[in-house]
Amino acid sequence: MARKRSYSRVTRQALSILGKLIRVGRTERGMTAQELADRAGISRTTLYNIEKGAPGPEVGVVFEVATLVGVRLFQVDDRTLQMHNARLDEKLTLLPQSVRPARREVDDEF
Amino acid sequence: MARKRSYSRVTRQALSILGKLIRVGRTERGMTAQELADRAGISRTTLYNIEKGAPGPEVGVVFEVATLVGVRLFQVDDRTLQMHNARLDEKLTLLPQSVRPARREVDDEF
DNA sequence: AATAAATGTACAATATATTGAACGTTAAGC
DNA sequence: GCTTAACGTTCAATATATTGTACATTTATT
Repeated sequence: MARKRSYSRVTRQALSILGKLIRVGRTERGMTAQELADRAGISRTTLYNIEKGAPGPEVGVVFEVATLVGVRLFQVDDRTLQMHNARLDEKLTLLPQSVRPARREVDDEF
Repeated sequence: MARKRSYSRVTRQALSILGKLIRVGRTERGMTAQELADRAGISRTTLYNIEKGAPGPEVGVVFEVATLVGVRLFQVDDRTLQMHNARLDEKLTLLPQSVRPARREVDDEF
């Protein structure tokens, strides 16, 4: 019943940074929290949690908010995103569709 | 009652890419979906949605899964993340704590 | 080709995020 | 220094994500 999750330090750091980047972006653009929340179609409460770096909010919403204030996910523009996406599709076709656990890693024990 | 959100193309692209990066990372490490889900403390169903690029999953969970398979958020290591975080804190202290909407943007209409 | 495990996907039950309201606090601009 | 809007934060109600189960499909290996 209790879900209670734990997050690694890297994850918490990343969440914190993304939240701060959003806050900086918003402030630099002179938008109030309410304005940004409205544009993103969320409540000010949720935006508050996002800027605070909370782990709960939906990833899609967080990305959307980031985009709205000019924070670039993956540090690249739209066109480059498309390219990456296409390249990943290629890469995926080269990998096995399903993983057989017997693989004992690349770096085998000796 | 109906929440019904919309996401920009950039957001959808980013979600799709992140999902694929996770899938690639998992496959390259020879982990089954169930294994990764267990390590992340989530169900295989949720992992499935994450790899599919669905917008709904919690951002913290998505980041955690990404970290587990070696996908670096912001393309940097732990130490660099900390530095970025600290620098952002500085930057935040320089910005106004609250935004007054009358700011009419940096590029004013002359 | 046979086979067993991984994956894709749907669904009802349940845990949790989201929301709007509320209210005290802080700070921008006069 | 006043004023008042923005911000921080809590909370109950509600919408939605999560989970476990289940089953069909695909796929790696013998």
